Amino acid sequence: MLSAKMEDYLKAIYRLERDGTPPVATSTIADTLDVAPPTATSMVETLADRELVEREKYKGVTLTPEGETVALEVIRHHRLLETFLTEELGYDWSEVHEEAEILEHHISEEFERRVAAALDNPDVDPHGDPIPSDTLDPIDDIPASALADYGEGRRLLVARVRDRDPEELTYLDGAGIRPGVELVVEEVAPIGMVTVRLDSGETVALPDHIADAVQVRSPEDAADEVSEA
Amino acid sequence: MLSAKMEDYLKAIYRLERDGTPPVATSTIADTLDVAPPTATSMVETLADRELVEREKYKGVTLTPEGETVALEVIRHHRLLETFLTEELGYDWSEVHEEAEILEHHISEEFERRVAAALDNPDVDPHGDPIPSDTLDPIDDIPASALADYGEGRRLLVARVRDRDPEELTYLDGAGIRPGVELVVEEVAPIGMVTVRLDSGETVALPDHIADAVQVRSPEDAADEVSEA
DNA sequence: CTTTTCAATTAGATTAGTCTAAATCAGCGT
DNA sequence: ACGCTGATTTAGACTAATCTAATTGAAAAG
Ligand SMILES: [Mn+2]
Ligand SMILES: [Mn+2]
Ligand SMILES: [Mn+2]
Ligand SMILES: [Mn+2]
Repeated sequence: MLSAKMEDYLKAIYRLERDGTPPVATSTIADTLDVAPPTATSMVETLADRELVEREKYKGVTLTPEGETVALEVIRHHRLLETFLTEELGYDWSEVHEEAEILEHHISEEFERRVAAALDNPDVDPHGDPIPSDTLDPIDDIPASALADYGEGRRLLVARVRDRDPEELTYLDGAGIRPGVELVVEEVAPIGMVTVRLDSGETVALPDHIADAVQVRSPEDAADEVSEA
Repeated sequence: MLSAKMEDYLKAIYRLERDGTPPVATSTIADTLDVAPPTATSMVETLADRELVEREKYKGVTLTPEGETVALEVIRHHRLLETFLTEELGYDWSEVHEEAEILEHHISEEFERRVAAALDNPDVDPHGDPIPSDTLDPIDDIPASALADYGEGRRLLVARVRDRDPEELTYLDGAGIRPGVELVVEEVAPIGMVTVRLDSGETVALPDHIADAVQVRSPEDAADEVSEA
Protein backbone atom coordinates (compact mmCIF):
# COMPACT_ATOMS: atom_id res chain seq x y z
CA MET A 1 0.00 0.00 0.00
CA LEU A 2 1.02 3.60 -0.64
CA SER A 3 0.94 6.30 1.98
CA ALA A 4 -0.88 9.59 1.50
CA LYS A 5 2.51 11.27 1.31
CA MET A 6 3.72 9.05 -1.50
CA GLU A 7 0.51 9.75 -3.38
CA ASP A 8 1.03 13.47 -3.01
CA TYR A 9 4.56 13.19 -4.35
CA LEU A 10 3.39 11.20 -7.36
CA LYS A 11 0.61 13.66 -8.06
CA ALA A 12 3.05 16.55 -7.83
CA ILE A 13 5.51 14.86 -10.18
CA TYR A 14 2.67 14.18 -12.61
CA ARG A 15 1.70 17.83 -12.67
CA LEU A 16 5.28 19.04 -12.94
CA GLU A 17 5.91 16.70 -15.86
CA ARG A 18 2.97 18.30 -17.69
CA ASP A 19 4.00 21.83 -16.87
CA GLY A 20 7.64 21.61 -17.81
CA THR A 21 9.90 19.10 -19.47
CA PRO A 22 10.76 15.86 -17.74
CA PRO A 23 12.78 14.85 -15.87
CA VAL A 24 11.46 16.70 -12.86
CA ALA A 25 14.14 18.14 -10.57
CA THR A 26 14.24 17.23 -6.92
CA SER A 27 14.24 20.85 -5.81
CA THR A 28 11.10 21.55 -7.85
CA ILE A 29 9.33 18.74 -6.05
CA ALA A 30 10.62 20.04 -2.73
CA ASP A 31 9.29 23.52 -3.53
CA THR A 32 5.92 22.24 -4.67
CA LEU A 33 5.35 20.11 -1.61
CA ASP A 34 6.97 22.57 0.75
CA VAL A 35 9.61 20.23 2.14
CA ALA A 36 13.39 20.53 2.41
CA PRO A 37 15.42 19.24 -0.55
CA PRO A 38 16.84 16.21 1.30
CA THR A 39 13.30 15.17 2.16
CA ALA A 40 12.41 15.10 -1.52
CA THR A 41 15.61 13.24 -2.36
CA SER A 42 14.85 10.59 0.19
CA MET A 43 11.27 10.22 -0.99
CA VAL A 44 12.08 9.93 -4.68
CA GLU A 45 14.57 7.27 -3.68
CA THR A 46 11.80 5.20 -2.11
CA LEU A 47 9.52 5.84 -5.05
CA ALA A 48 12.30 4.63 -7.36
CA ASP A 49 12.75 1.50 -5.24
CA ARG A 50 9.03 0.86 -5.65
CA GLU A 51 9.41 1.41 -9.39
CA LEU A 52 6.92 4.24 -9.41
CA VAL A 53 9.47 6.65 -10.84
CA GLU A 54 12.54 6.35 -13.00
CA ARG A 55 15.35 8.19 -11.31
CA GLU A 56 18.64 9.46 -12.56
CA LYS A 57 20.79 10.76 -9.78
CA TYR A 58 21.46 14.49 -9.95
CA LYS A 59 19.04 14.73 -12.87
CA GLY A 60 15.58 14.12 -11.52
CA VAL A 61 12.69 11.72 -12.00
CA THR A 62 9.98 10.71 -14.47
CA LEU A 63 6.91 8.65 -13.66
CA THR A 64 6.83 5.03 -14.72
CA PRO A 65 3.52 3.81 -16.17
CA GLU A 66 2.66 2.44 -12.71
CA GLY A 67 3.49 5.76 -11.13
CA GLU A 68 1.35 7.59 -13.63
CA THR A 69 -1.56 5.26 -12.93
CA VAL A 70 -1.33 6.03 -9.24
CA ALA A 71 -1.22 9.75 -9.99
CA LEU A 72 -4.29 9.47 -12.23
CA GLU A 73 -6.09 7.49 -9.57
CA VAL A 74 -5.47 10.18 -6.98
CA ILE A 75 -6.43 12.92 -9.43
CA ARG A 76 -9.63 11.05 -10.25
CA HIS A 77 -10.46 10.91 -6.56
CA HIS A 78 -9.63 14.58 -6.15
CA ARG A 79 -11.77 15.81 -9.01
CA LEU A 80 -14.69 13.53 -8.29
CA LEU A 81 -14.64 14.77 -4.72
CA GLU A 82 -14.54 18.40 -5.81
CA THR A 83 -17.48 17.81 -8.07
CA PHE A 84 -19.37 15.95 -5.38
CA LEU A 85 -18.76 18.57 -2.71
CA THR A 86 -19.93 21.28 -5.07
CA GLU A 87 -22.95 19.57 -6.59
CA GLU A 88 -24.25 17.48 -3.73
CA LEU A 89 -23.14 19.21 -0.58
CA GLY A 90 -23.45 22.80 -1.75
CA TYR A 91 -19.84 23.71 -1.15
CA ASP A 92 -18.72 26.96 -2.57
CA TRP A 93 -16.71 26.57 -5.74
CA SER A 94 -13.65 28.04 -4.06
CA GLU A 95 -13.55 25.94 -0.90
CA VAL A 96 -13.56 22.41 -2.25
CA HIS A 97 -9.89 22.09 -3.07
CA GLU A 98 -8.54 21.81 0.45
CA GLU A 99 -11.07 19.20 1.48
CA ALA A 100 -10.45 17.10 -1.64
CA GLU A 101 -6.71 17.37 -1.12
CA ILE A 102 -7.05 15.29 2.03
CA LEU A 103 -9.99 13.00 1.30
CA GLU A 104 -8.52 11.90 -2.04
CA HIS A 105 -6.17 9.62 -0.08
CA HIS A 106 -8.75 8.06 2.19
CA ILE A 107 -11.82 7.11 0.18
CA SER A 108 -12.27 3.50 -0.92
CA GLU A 109 -12.78 2.27 -4.46
CA GLU A 110 -16.37 1.61 -3.48
CA PHE A 111 -16.78 5.23 -2.47
CA GLU A 112 -15.24 6.35 -5.73
CA ARG A 113 -17.65 4.20 -7.75
CA ARG A 114 -20.70 5.34 -5.86
CA VAL A 115 -19.81 9.01 -6.03
CA ALA A 116 -19.11 8.74 -9.74
CA ALA A 117 -22.48 7.03 -10.23
CA ALA A 118 -24.32 9.61 -8.09
CA LEU A 119 -22.85 12.34 -10.30
CA ASP A 120 -23.62 10.42 -13.48
CA ASN A 121 -19.96 9.87 -14.34
CA PRO A 122 -18.89 13.45 -14.94
CA ASP A 123 -15.85 14.12 -17.09
CA VAL A 124 -14.89 17.55 -15.86
CA ASP A 125 -14.69 18.96 -12.36
CA PRO A 126 -16.10 22.32 -11.22
CA HIS A 127 -12.91 24.11 -12.29
CA GLY A 128 -13.12 22.66 -15.78
CA ASP A 129 -10.35 20.11 -15.30
CA PRO A 130 -10.87 16.70 -16.90
CA ILE A 131 -11.60 13.77 -14.56
CA PRO A 132 -9.60 10.63 -15.41
CA SER A 133 -11.80 7.70 -16.43
CA ASP A 134 -12.30 4.76 -14.08
CA THR A 135 -9.90 2.80 -16.27
CA LEU A 136 -7.30 5.50 -15.61
CA ASP A 137 -6.32 6.00 -19.22
CA PRO A 138 -3.92 8.89 -19.80
CA ILE A 139 -5.74 12.20 -20.04
CA ASP A 140 -5.42 14.41 -23.05
CA ASP A 141 -5.70 17.89 -21.73
CA ILE A 142 -8.28 20.16 -23.26
CA PRO A 143 -6.13 22.61 -25.24
CA ALA A 144 -6.52 26.05 -23.79
CA SER A 145 -4.31 29.02 -23.13
CA ALA A 146 -4.10 32.03 -20.87
CA LEU A 147 -6.63 34.80 -21.34
CA ALA A 148 -4.16 37.36 -22.69
CA ASP A 149 -2.70 35.04 -25.35
CA TYR A 150 -5.49 35.53 -27.87
CA GLY A 151 -5.16 39.30 -28.12
CA GLU A 152 -7.99 41.82 -27.99
CA GLY A 153 -11.42 41.56 -29.55
CA ARG A 154 -11.77 37.77 -29.61
CA ARG A 155 -14.84 36.02 -28.30
CA LEU A 156 -13.64 33.21 -26.02
CA LEU A 157 -14.95 30.31 -24.00
CA VAL A 158 -13.67 29.82 -20.46
CA ALA A 159 -12.35 26.24 -20.47
CA ARG A 160 -11.06 26.08 -16.93
CA VAL A 161 -9.89 28.07 -13.99
CA ARG A 162 -6.75 27.16 -12.08
CA ASP A 163 -7.70 26.02 -8.63
CA ARG A 164 -4.52 26.81 -6.77
CA ASP A 165 -5.55 29.90 -4.87
CA PRO A 166 -8.99 30.07 -3.20
CA GLU A 167 -8.88 33.87 -3.16
CA GLU A 168 -8.54 34.03 -6.92
CA LEU A 169 -11.43 31.64 -7.30
CA THR A 170 -13.66 33.64 -5.02
CA TYR A 171 -12.84 36.77 -6.97
CA LEU A 172 -13.46 35.18 -10.36
CA ASP A 173 -16.63 33.48 -9.21
CA GLY A 174 -17.92 36.76 -7.86
CA ALA A 175 -17.16 38.39 -11.21
CA GLY A 176 -19.13 35.67 -13.00
CA ILE A 177 -16.10 34.06 -14.64
CA ARG A 178 -16.53 30.26 -14.52
CA PRO A 179 -15.89 27.36 -16.88
CA GLY A 180 -18.46 27.40 -19.68
CA VAL A 181 -18.91 31.18 -19.69
CA GLU A 182 -18.18 33.14 -22.86
CA LEU A 183 -16.51 36.52 -22.89
CA VAL A 184 -14.69 39.03 -25.08
CA VAL A 185 -11.24 40.45 -24.35
CA GLU A 186 -11.61 44.22 -24.43
CA GLU A 187 -8.14 45.32 -23.62
CA VAL A 188 -4.77 43.86 -22.75
CA ALA A 189 -3.10 46.75 -20.97
CA PRO A 190 0.70 46.75 -20.84
CA ILE A 191 0.45 47.71 -17.15
CA GLY A 192 -0.42 44.11 -16.31
CA MET A 193 -4.17 44.20 -16.56
CA VAL A 194 -6.71 42.48 -18.78
CA THR A 195 -10.24 43.77 -19.27
CA VAL A 196 -13.02 41.46 -20.44
CA ARG A 197 -16.69 41.95 -21.27
CA LEU A 198 -19.21 39.30 -20.25
CA ASP A 199 -22.46 38.50 -22.03
CA SER A 200 -24.27 40.33 -19.27
CA GLY A 201 -22.59 43.43 -20.65
CA GLU A 202 -20.53 43.82 -17.54
CA THR A 203 -16.87 44.71 -17.86
CA VAL A 204 -14.32 43.14 -15.53
CA ALA A 205 -10.71 44.20 -15.04
CA LEU A 206 -8.31 41.46 -14.02
CA PRO A 207 -4.76 41.92 -12.76
CA ASP A 208 -2.33 39.72 -14.68
CA HIS A 209 -1.79 37.13 -11.96
CA ILE A 210 -5.51 36.51 -11.83
CA ALA A 211 -5.98 36.64 -15.60
CA ASP A 212 -3.37 33.89 -15.84
CA ALA A 213 -5.64 31.62 -13.82
CA VAL A 214 -8.29 31.83 -16.56
CA GLN A 215 -7.76 29.31 -19.36
CA VAL A 216 -9.71 30.00 -22.53
CA ARG A 217 -10.23 28.53 -26.00
CA SER A 218 -12.20 29.47 -29.07
CA PRO A 219 -15.88 28.50 -28.96
CA GLU A 220 -15.62 27.01 -32.47
CA ASP A 221 -12.96 24.51 -31.41
CA ALA A 222 -15.12 23.44 -28.52
CA ALA A 223 -18.10 22.91 -30.83
CA ASP A 224 -15.97 20.87 -33.24
CA GLU A 225 -14.91 18.55 -30.48
CA VAL A 226 -18.42 17.92 -29.28
CA SER A 227 -19.52 16.96 -32.82
CA GLU A 228 -16.56 14.59 -33.09
CA ALA A 229 -17.56 12.77 -29.91
CA MET B 1 -3.72 18.58 16.43
CA LEU B 2 -4.50 14.97 17.19
CA SER B 3 -3.48 12.10 14.96
CA ALA B 4 -5.95 9.55 13.63
CA LYS B 5 -4.35 7.01 15.95
CA MET B 6 -4.88 9.11 19.04
CA GLU B 7 -8.49 9.61 18.05
CA ASP B 8 -8.95 5.86 17.71
CA TYR B 9 -7.50 5.29 21.17
CA LEU B 10 -9.80 7.89 22.70
CA LYS B 11 -12.82 6.42 20.95
CA ALA B 12 -11.89 2.94 22.16
CA ILE B 13 -11.42 4.14 25.73
CA TYR B 14 -14.77 5.89 25.56
CA ARG B 15 -16.50 2.71 24.50
CA LEU B 16 -14.69 0.57 27.05
CA GLU B 17 -15.65 2.96 29.84
CA ARG B 18 -19.30 2.49 28.88
CA ASP B 19 -19.06 -1.25 28.61
CA GLY B 20 -17.27 -1.96 31.86
CA THR B 21 -16.23 0.00 34.90
CA PRO B 22 -13.52 2.64 34.64
CA PRO B 23 -10.59 2.81 34.87
CA VAL B 24 -9.90 1.03 31.58
CA ALA B 25 -6.96 -1.37 31.68
CA THR B 26 -4.08 -0.99 29.28
CA SER B 27 -4.34 -4.57 28.06
CA THR B 28 -8.01 -4.09 27.23
CA ILE B 29 -7.13 -1.14 25.05
CA ALA B 30 -4.34 -3.14 23.44
CA ASP B 31 -6.77 -5.98 22.69
CA THR B 32 -9.41 -3.67 21.28
CA LEU B 33 -7.05 -1.85 18.97
CA ASP B 34 -5.06 -4.92 18.14
CA VAL B 35 -1.68 -3.64 19.26
CA ALA B 36 0.91 -5.04 21.68
CA PRO B 37 0.55 -4.00 25.35
CA PRO B 38 3.65 -1.77 25.37
CA THR B 39 2.21 0.13 22.43
CA ALA B 40 -0.91 0.90 24.41
CA THR B 41 1.14 1.85 27.48
CA SER B 42 3.17 4.28 25.46
CA MET B 43 0.11 5.81 23.83
CA VAL B 44 -1.85 6.30 27.04
CA GLU B 45 1.23 8.00 28.39
CA THR B 46 1.11 10.55 25.56
CA LEU B 47 -2.63 10.96 25.98
CA ALA B 48 -2.07 11.61 29.69
CA ASP B 49 0.60 14.21 28.88
CA ARG B 50 -1.93 15.91 26.65
CA GLU B 51 -4.47 15.74 29.48
CA LEU B 52 -6.92 13.76 27.41
CA VAL B 53 -6.94 10.91 29.94
CA GLU B 54 -6.33 10.61 33.64
CA ARG B 55 -3.83 7.85 34.19
CA GLU B 56 -2.87 5.85 37.22
CA LYS B 57 0.10 3.64 36.59
CA TYR B 58 -0.66 -0.07 36.78
CA LYS B 59 -4.35 0.79 37.12
CA GLY B 60 -5.51 2.17 33.82
CA VAL B 61 -7.07 5.33 32.41
CA THR B 62 -10.27 7.35 32.40
CA LEU B 63 -11.14 10.08 29.91
CA THR B 64 -10.92 13.69 31.02
CA PRO B 65 -13.75 15.95 29.87
CA GLU B 66 -11.53 17.10 26.99
CA GLY B 67 -10.80 13.49 26.04
CA GLU B 68 -14.49 12.67 26.12
CA THR B 69 -15.24 15.62 23.87
CA VAL B 70 -12.73 14.37 21.33
CA ALA B 71 -14.25 10.89 21.50
CA LEU B 72 -17.74 12.29 20.98
CA GLU B 73 -16.52 14.36 18.07
CA VAL B 74 -15.07 11.32 16.34
CA ILE B 75 -18.18 9.27 17.09
CA ARG B 76 -20.33 12.05 15.67
CA HIS B 77 -18.26 11.98 12.49
CA HIS B 78 -18.48 8.20 12.33
CA ARG B 79 -22.21 7.99 12.72
CA LEU B 80 -22.99 10.92 10.45
CA LEU B 81 -20.82 9.29 7.82
CA GLU B 82 -22.54 5.94 8.21
CA THR B 83 -25.89 7.61 7.84
CA PHE B 84 -24.74 9.59 4.84
CA LEU B 85 -23.22 6.62 3.06
CA THR B 86 -26.39 4.64 3.58
CA GLU B 87 -28.95 7.31 2.77
CA GLU B 88 -27.24 9.32 0.09
CA LEU B 89 -24.80 6.99 -1.57
CA GLY B 90 -26.85 3.81 -1.39
CA TYR B 91 -24.31 1.84 0.60
CA ASP B 92 -25.48 -1.40 1.99
CA TRP B 93 -26.29 -1.23 5.67
CA SER B 94 -23.51 -3.68 6.47
CA GLU B 95 -20.64 -2.11 4.55
CA VAL B 96 -20.58 1.42 5.91
CA HIS B 97 -18.62 0.78 9.09
CA GLU B 98 -15.21 0.24 7.57
CA GLU B 99 -15.40 3.32 5.38
CA ALA B 100 -16.58 5.51 8.26
CA GLU B 101 -13.82 4.13 10.49
CA ILE B 102 -11.28 5.83 8.26
CA LEU B 103 -13.07 8.93 6.99
CA GLU B 104 -14.12 9.97 10.52
CA HIS B 105 -10.57 11.23 11.04
CA HIS B 106 -10.23 13.17 7.83
CA ILE B 107 -13.38 15.20 7.22
CA SER B 108 -13.41 18.88 8.12
CA GLU B 109 -15.87 20.62 10.40
CA GLU B 110 -17.37 22.15 7.28
CA PHE B 111 -17.97 18.71 5.85
CA GLU B 112 -19.54 17.60 9.11
CA ARG B 113 -21.91 20.58 9.11
CA ARG B 114 -22.93 20.11 5.51
CA VAL B 115 -23.52 16.39 5.81
CA ALA B 116 -25.56 16.90 8.97
CA ALA B 117 -27.62 19.53 7.17
CA ALA B 118 -28.08 17.36 4.07
CA LEU B 119 -29.44 14.60 6.31
CA ASP B 120 -31.62 17.03 8.26
CA ASN B 121 -29.65 16.61 11.48
CA PRO B 122 -30.38 12.97 12.24
CA ASP B 123 -30.07 11.73 15.79
CA VAL B 124 -29.54 8.04 15.18
CA ASP B 125 -27.36 6.24 12.69
CA PRO B 126 -28.44 3.29 10.49
CA HIS B 127 -27.61 0.80 13.26
CA GLY B 128 -29.78 2.66 15.74
CA ASP B 129 -26.89 4.25 17.64
CA PRO B 130 -27.37 7.83 18.82
CA ILE B 131 -25.40 10.55 17.00
CA PRO B 132 -23.79 13.07 19.38
CA SER B 133 -25.11 16.61 18.91
CA ASP B 134 -22.99 19.28 17.25
CA THR B 135 -22.36 20.71 20.70
CA LEU B 136 -20.95 17.32 21.74
CA ASP B 137 -22.97 17.01 24.91
CA PRO B 138 -22.63 13.65 26.66
CA ILE B 139 -24.92 11.03 25.16
CA ASP B 140 -27.44 9.19 27.23
CA ASP B 141 -27.68 5.79 25.68
CA ILE B 142 -31.06 4.53 24.67
CA PRO B 143 -31.71 1.82 27.26
CA ALA B 144 -31.93 -1.54 25.57
CA SER B 145 -30.83 -5.06 26.29
CA ALA B 146 -29.97 -8.24 24.46
CA LEU B 147 -32.74 -10.13 22.72
CA ALA B 148 -32.76 -13.09 25.09
CA ASP B 149 -33.01 -11.00 28.27
CA TYR B 150 -36.73 -10.38 28.05
CA GLY B 151 -37.77 -14.04 28.01
CA GLU B 152 -40.23 -15.65 25.62
CA GLY B 153 -43.50 -14.26 24.38
CA ARG B 154 -42.70 -10.57 24.63
CA ARG B 155 -43.33 -8.18 21.77
CA LEU B 156 -40.18 -6.11 21.33
CA LEU B 157 -38.82 -3.20 19.33
CA VAL B 158 -35.37 -3.49 17.78
CA ALA B 159 -33.52 -0.46 19.14
CA ARG B 160 -30.16 -1.07 17.59
CA VAL B 161 -27.90 -3.64 16.09
CA ARG B 162 -24.24 -3.88 17.06
CA ASP B 163 -22.14 -2.91 14.10
CA ARG B 164 -18.98 -4.82 14.89
CA ASP B 165 -19.20 -7.67 12.43
CA PRO B 166 -20.35 -7.06 8.84
CA GLU B 167 -21.31 -10.72 8.40
CA GLU B 168 -23.73 -10.53 11.30
CA LEU B 169 -25.23 -7.38 9.86
CA THR B 170 -25.69 -8.91 6.44
CA TYR B 171 -27.37 -11.91 8.00
CA LEU B 172 -29.70 -9.84 10.16
CA ASP B 173 -30.51 -7.44 7.35
CA GLY B 174 -31.35 -10.35 5.09
CA ALA B 175 -33.62 -11.75 7.80
CA GLY B 176 -35.40 -8.38 8.03
CA ILE B 177 -34.09 -7.53 11.47
CA ARG B 178 -33.25 -3.80 11.55
CA PRO B 179 -33.66 -0.93 14.01
CA GLY B 180 -37.31 0.07 14.20
CA VAL B 181 -38.66 -3.40 13.44
CA GLU B 182 -40.95 -5.12 15.96
CA LEU B 183 -40.79 -8.81 16.75
CA VAL B 184 -41.83 -11.45 19.25
CA VAL B 185 -39.45 -13.86 20.97
CA GLU B 186 -40.82 -17.33 20.29
CA GLU B 187 -38.26 -19.46 22.01
CA VAL B 188 -35.02 -19.13 23.90
CA ALA B 189 -33.49 -22.57 23.46
CA PRO B 190 -30.89 -23.68 26.01
CA ILE B 191 -28.76 -24.93 23.12
CA GLY B 192 -27.74 -21.35 22.35
CA MET B 193 -30.42 -20.35 19.88
CA VAL B 194 -33.16 -17.73 19.91
CA THR B 195 -36.19 -17.90 17.64
CA VAL B 196 -38.18 -14.79 16.81
CA ARG B 197 -41.34 -14.11 14.79
CA LEU B 198 -41.53 -11.00 12.65
CA ASP B 199 -44.69 -9.09 11.74
CA SER B 200 -44.46 -10.65 8.32
CA GLY B 201 -45.21 -13.93 10.07
CA GLU B 202 -41.78 -15.24 9.26
CA THR B 203 -39.84 -17.09 11.92
CA VAL B 204 -36.10 -16.59 12.23
CA ALA B 205 -33.69 -18.66 14.28
CA LEU B 206 -30.61 -16.85 15.55
CA PRO B 207 -27.52 -18.43 17.08
CA ASP B 208 -26.62 -16.81 20.40
CA HIS B 209 -23.68 -14.81 19.17
CA ILE B 210 -25.86 -13.19 16.56
CA ALA B 211 -28.83 -12.75 18.87
CA ASP B 212 -26.51 -10.84 21.20
CA ALA B 213 -25.96 -8.26 18.50
CA VAL B 214 -29.66 -7.38 18.55
CA GLN B 215 -30.56 -4.80 21.19
CA VAL B 216 -34.25 -4.53 21.99
CA ARG B 217 -36.62 -2.61 24.26
CA SER B 218 -40.31 -2.58 24.96
CA PRO B 219 -42.37 -0.65 22.40
CA GLU B 220 -44.23 1.13 25.25
CA ASP B 221 -41.04 2.64 26.64
CA ALA B 222 -40.14 3.92 23.22
CA ALA B 223 -43.57 5.51 22.82
CA ASP B 224 -43.26 7.17 26.25
CA GLU B 225 -40.01 8.76 25.29
CA VAL B 226 -41.33 10.17 22.08
CA SER B 227 -44.22 11.81 23.94
CA GLU B 228 -41.78 13.27 26.47
CA ALA B 229 -39.73 14.93 23.75
C1' DC C 1 3.75 -12.26 55.99
C1' DT C 2 5.71 -14.65 52.07
C1' DT C 3 5.40 -16.34 47.65
C1' DT C 4 3.65 -16.74 43.15
C1' DT C 5 1.55 -15.12 39.15
C1' DC C 6 0.62 -12.32 35.41
C1' DA C 7 -0.43 -7.68 33.98
C1' DA C 8 2.09 -3.56 33.13
C1' DT C 9 6.01 -1.12 32.36
C1' DT C 10 10.81 -0.38 30.86
C1' DA C 11 14.48 -1.14 27.55
C1' DG C 12 15.89 -1.17 23.17
C1' DA C 13 15.08 -1.60 18.24
C1' DT C 14 12.52 -0.47 13.76
C1' DT C 15 10.16 2.21 10.07
C1' DA C 16 8.34 6.40 7.80
C1' DG C 17 8.90 10.99 7.12
C1' DT C 18 11.02 14.88 8.21
C1' DC C 19 14.87 18.31 9.42
C1' DT C 20 19.81 20.91 9.44
C1' DA C 21 24.49 20.95 8.32
C1' DA C 22 28.13 19.12 5.65
C1' DA C 23 29.94 17.17 1.57
C1' DT C 24 29.87 16.45 -3.31
C1' DC C 25 28.80 16.63 -8.07
C1' DA C 26 27.44 18.71 -12.75
C1' DG C 27 27.75 22.06 -15.75
C1' DC C 28 29.02 26.71 -16.93
C1' DG C 29 32.26 30.68 -17.52
C1' DT C 30 36.54 31.88 -18.27
C1' DA D 1 40.98 22.48 -19.15
C1' DC D 2 39.83 24.45 -14.47
C1' DG D 3 37.50 26.02 -11.05
C1' DC D 4 33.26 28.17 -9.25
C1' DT D 5 28.59 27.91 -7.96
C1' DG D 6 24.47 26.20 -6.88
C1' DA D 7 21.78 22.07 -6.98
C1' DT D 8 21.86 17.55 -5.01
C1' DT D 9 22.99 14.10 -2.14
C1' DT D 10 24.99 12.22 2.25
C1' DA D 11 25.33 12.22 7.24
C1' DG D 12 23.23 12.35 11.32
C1' DA D 13 19.40 13.41 14.22
C1' DC D 14 14.42 13.66 15.62
C1' DT D 15 9.35 12.29 16.33
C1' DA D 16 5.40 9.15 16.16
C1' DA D 17 3.93 4.65 16.37
C1' DT D 18 4.96 0.33 16.60
C1' DC D 19 7.37 -4.25 17.96
C1' DT D 20 9.93 -8.12 21.08
C1' DA D 21 12.27 -9.33 25.18
C1' DA D 22 13.31 -8.32 29.82
C1' DT D 23 11.97 -6.44 34.13
C1' DT D 24 9.05 -4.93 37.72
C1' DG D 25 5.09 -4.48 40.58
C1' DA D 26 0.33 -5.41 42.51
C1' DA D 27 -2.62 -8.26 44.16
C1' DA D 28 -4.19 -13.00 45.07
C1' DA D 29 -2.89 -17.46 47.24
C1' DG D 30 -0.84 -19.88 50.65
MN1 LIG E 1 -3.38 15.33 -1.17
MN1 LIG F 1 -9.87 4.93 -7.10
MN1 LIG G 1 -11.09 5.14 13.07
MN1 LIG H 1 -16.48 17.55 13.94
